[in-house]
Amino acid sequence: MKDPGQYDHKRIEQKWSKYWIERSIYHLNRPDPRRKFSIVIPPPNVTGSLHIGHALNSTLQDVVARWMRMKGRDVVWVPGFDHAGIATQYVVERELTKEGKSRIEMGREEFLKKVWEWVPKTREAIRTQLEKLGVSVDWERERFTLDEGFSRAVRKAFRVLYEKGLIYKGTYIVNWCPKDQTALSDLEVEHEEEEGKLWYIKYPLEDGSGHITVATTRPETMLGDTAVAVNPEDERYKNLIGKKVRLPLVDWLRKDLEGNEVKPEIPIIADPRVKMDFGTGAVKVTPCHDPNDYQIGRDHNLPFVRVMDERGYMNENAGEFSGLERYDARKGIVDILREQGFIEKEKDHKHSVGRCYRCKTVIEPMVSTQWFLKVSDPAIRERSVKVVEKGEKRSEVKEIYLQYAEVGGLTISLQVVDGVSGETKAVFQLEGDIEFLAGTREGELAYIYYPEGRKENSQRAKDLFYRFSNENGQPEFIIALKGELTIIRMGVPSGKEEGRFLLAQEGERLNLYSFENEKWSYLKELEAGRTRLEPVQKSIKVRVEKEELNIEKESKIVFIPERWKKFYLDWMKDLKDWCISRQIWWGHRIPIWHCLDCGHQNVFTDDDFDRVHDKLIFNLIADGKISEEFTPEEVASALNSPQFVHRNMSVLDFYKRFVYHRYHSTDIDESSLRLLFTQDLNPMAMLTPGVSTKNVYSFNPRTKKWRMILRCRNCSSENLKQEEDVLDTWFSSALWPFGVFGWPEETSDLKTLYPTDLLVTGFDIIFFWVARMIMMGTYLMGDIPFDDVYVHALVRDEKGQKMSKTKGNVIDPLEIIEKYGADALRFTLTALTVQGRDIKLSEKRFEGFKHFANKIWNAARYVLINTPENLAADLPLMAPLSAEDRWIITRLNETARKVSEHLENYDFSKAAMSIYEFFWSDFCDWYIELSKERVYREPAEGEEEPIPEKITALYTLNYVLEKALRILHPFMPFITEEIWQMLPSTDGDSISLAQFPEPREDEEFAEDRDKVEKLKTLISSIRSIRSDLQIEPSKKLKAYYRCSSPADEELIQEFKNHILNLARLDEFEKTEEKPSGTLSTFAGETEVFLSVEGEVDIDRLTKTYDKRKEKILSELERTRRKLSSEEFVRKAPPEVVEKERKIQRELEEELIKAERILGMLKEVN
RNA sequence: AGGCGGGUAGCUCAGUUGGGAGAGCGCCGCCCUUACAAGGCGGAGGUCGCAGGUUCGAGUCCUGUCCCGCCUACCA
Repeated sequence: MKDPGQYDHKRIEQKWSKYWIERSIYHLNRPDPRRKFSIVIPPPNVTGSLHIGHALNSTLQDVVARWMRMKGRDVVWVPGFDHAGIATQYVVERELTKEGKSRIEMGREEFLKKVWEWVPKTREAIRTQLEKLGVSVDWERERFTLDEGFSRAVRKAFRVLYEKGLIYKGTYIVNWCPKDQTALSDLEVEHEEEEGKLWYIKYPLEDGSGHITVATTRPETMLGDTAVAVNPEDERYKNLIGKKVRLPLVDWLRKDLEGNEVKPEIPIIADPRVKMDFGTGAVKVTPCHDPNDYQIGRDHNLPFVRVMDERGYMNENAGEFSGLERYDARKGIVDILREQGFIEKEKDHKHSVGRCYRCKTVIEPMVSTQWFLKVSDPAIRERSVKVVEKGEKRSEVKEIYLQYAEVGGLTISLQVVDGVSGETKAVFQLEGDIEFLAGTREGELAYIYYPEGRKENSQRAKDLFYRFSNENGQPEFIIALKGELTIIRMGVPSGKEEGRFLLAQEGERLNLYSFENEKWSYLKELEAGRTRLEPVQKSIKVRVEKEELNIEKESKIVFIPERWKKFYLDWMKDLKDWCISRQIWWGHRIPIWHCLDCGHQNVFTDDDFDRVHDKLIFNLIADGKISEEFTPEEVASALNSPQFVHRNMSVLDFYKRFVYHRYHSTDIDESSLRLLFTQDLNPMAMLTPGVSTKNVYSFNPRTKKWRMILRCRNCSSENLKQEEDVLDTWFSSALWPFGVFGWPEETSDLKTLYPTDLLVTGFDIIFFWVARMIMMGTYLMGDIPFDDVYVHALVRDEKGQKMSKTKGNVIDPLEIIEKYGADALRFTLTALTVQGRDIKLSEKRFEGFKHFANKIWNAARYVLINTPENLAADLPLMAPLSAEDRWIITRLNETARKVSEHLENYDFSKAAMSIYEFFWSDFCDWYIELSKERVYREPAEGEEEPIPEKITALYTLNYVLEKALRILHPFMPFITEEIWQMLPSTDGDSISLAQFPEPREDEEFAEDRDKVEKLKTLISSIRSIRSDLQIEPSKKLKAYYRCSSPADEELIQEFKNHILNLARLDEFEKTEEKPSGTLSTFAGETEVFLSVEGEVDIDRLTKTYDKRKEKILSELERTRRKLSSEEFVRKAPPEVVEKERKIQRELEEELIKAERILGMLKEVN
């Protein structure tokens, strides 16, 4: 009897979000490999705040995560953030510009310090957003792609790939952003059609015999031309091949990349790649500033002349134009060319222009020296194709754990096969005098097992169970031995006798076997339940044995929807090497140290050091967290700075927890470990000059600073310089699915949680991220990074346009949460997620689902207000369930099944709509209304409270509401948690840890379901005619019925009260003849006569029925045509013909009814 | 240029091996009935882009075609 008041999403969402985090509800320290379910979040960039696409992505993952958790899986969902190299640097730089500061003036070290100050702020903001959204991530596993562990992982990955020859440094043409002054990968360039100009320029032949005209869109690059190319087949130019032209304007000597002088006289060469039908068929060749020209230049050994610098300004090779910005140069060059008559013509030309995905600056193709990852190498590509195309089978040695528990006469043995294989097997051997064994799930009786011939214990088992469960909460197993109830968790059963039974979990099934005639024989399948052995271990002696097994594993990545598979494979087919170096500061610096003496490229990682603290200091230097020359104080400060990792974790904490926590490499000596774990790492002590520092550090007495000694592997020189470039952000993101678990350390997380089970992401980053995770995962880990990839659509605005800040059409998730609540936001996004289509979203869409939340709230209010606090104790039922109780329980059961099925297929929309429909239409619109007759019943004279029927109704209301909440919980975690916690029948830390309802055979009441559906039709047809007659609901009418079927008669008698209430009648009597002053309607075979006094709008009603009659006639026409076709009857399957006949019969009846009503109306008129 | 997705009610979209065209929102009518007007009850509304074909039967399969969106490639 409590009224929770009005629905206030802000209050409850804040409350539970805090509660879940404070109680670490979603943190699992040691997930069980048998039932683990791991997901890694696509890490949002630390550049700003989350947009609606993130909300969609996170919501879908959370729906699956919560659902899986409720299904008994050990869900670990790892959250984290991406350092987003260029993007972050861009944003921070922009901020600095506002303050009038410049990155270049600041210098690398100072600038990075700024970024490190900035990152925690945005990281915190995004974290808050995720919390508000209610995602059930494990915050204690939070990671950052630039944290301590990732830096190590990146260096390790780089080293492995480098040493295998898969990473190389080379001078090639790359996409260059003059604004950000860095190279970009092909994927980071966005192409768009733009209006431009095509200039036709005359290049005079050297011998003065005329000219050749070339067409170009970028005349400024002519300064770097080193040839003119024509197609060898081109008759127009055949005779010119081999001759030379003189480059207009250029009357100076240029220098190529090697410093050789290049004259303005350049050759006319033949190359089949030149298209004869474009422009003039002759093309100027600028090997340094065009990808195609680059190839031609290479193949023909042309000189490479660079005419622009990193900023997009013309360099010294541009002679009089040097120092000009590229577009100014273009204008200047065209003007002069025109003046001097070199321009033959100009015309408008549409062509696609590449722009930097970040700052939208036009990309300049430029020759430069970069690092590349040879993704096209078979070692990487072939497996990445195979694991998606057809999967691969591998044989692996896995560890197996056998556990035995012994208690008196009871033996339980559990065989656990390592979760990686996906195979688990649990065996329970029951010996002794067992009357029954009951298994429970979340405080509910899930199954009871009786040895044969003792089924009479059923009721006793239930009674005992309820008694027990009220006293003590949620037992896992109950075993009754010789009349004594024993709960495994609580104590030790007594008694010993013969007879053995076995409960075997086989896949999803729980099968019962008995031991007869010296062998096990199958008895029956039990309803499968989640079985935990942990509680058993606490009180019972457990023996664990480890074995090794050869297991065959199938690794296959499945894309959902399937079409993304082709999308991925097509891209993989012609893969170009990946430019992984970036000329920016924010990111993972390439772990290469160039020897300034011999030029050797040394790759170093902390593997090169044996001792933990040396590794640590090396990492700090390589990460740029301390300078190459440092003091112990600086080391101490870096070690204790939380900003480098996350909220409440310093670098040191990080090392303790992740890096050398459990599975440290064997070459770490004992004293280092002790130093690390028994006392805080003390840089002062560590760096005291002495034996331990010899050959590792050098001390400069003048500066009082230390330096770590690195030696060139080739010439032992100490004169090394670390590579300035950093790695493409996606290089580190590619390591995400194993980096987050501590790779390259062999942590227990890595062993149990990799590969992950699911990745949820948008299609826009399949190439950027998904493909690269697959490449790195299969190569470095030897196994796929995830089993399923669910690819969701992009969120667009109501017009179908991409949301962007500049267009001003963005929907801010925080605003939506504020206005409509996170539950409404989540449910909306889930309900709109259908496979293969973008989501068009307008704010209006959230409103409807907020109404749904409100509906849930009010339904719960109705239940709570009417439920006595002690309801649970009144069980078992005092009165039997009514037909409508069994109907709603059946519908609930059907809904549980549907939602599960849809979620299994990642059919988010259908899953959401199934529970929506059940809750609103079945539960609220019908069941609650039907329940009021019992719930509001006052005790009759002589009757005592509580009224048994009323209690049964309330029991059912509570039962159904509670289960419905559990089905709803993955979609709407906050409101369901709030209500669930208020229900008297629930108990537990969180609804999210309760069991997701499984369909149960003993809750299928087909007969009652059909009966109530019939009742609904009857009531609706009365309501319909009332509405047709515009009779207001408050007016109660008299009505009569005439029916030929005894079943209908029975139905009406059984539900008479409901009919009176819901159809708003004050009398409903049987009749043989049509009473005067009535109009009739039909519900199935039953005719209902409604007494209508006063004026009735006959015309209006006549029109309605005329229309209905016409509709019936047209449908009848269709069936008649079909059925009269001889071919149809002969060729169509008999059941289809039969169905069509049935339809026709029904329509004919409908027609008769309609005509009768129309006749009646005429009479009245 | 190639590929993918889509064109079904006013809007946003479902439509499962081919077998009586659906939902939500919006709209119309009646109602503040003690969970909820953020609600209840009832109702109207569609040649399933177009044209062929296969079939007894096509929103669903095939061919062609027209729009819209996206991706990849080329663009001197």
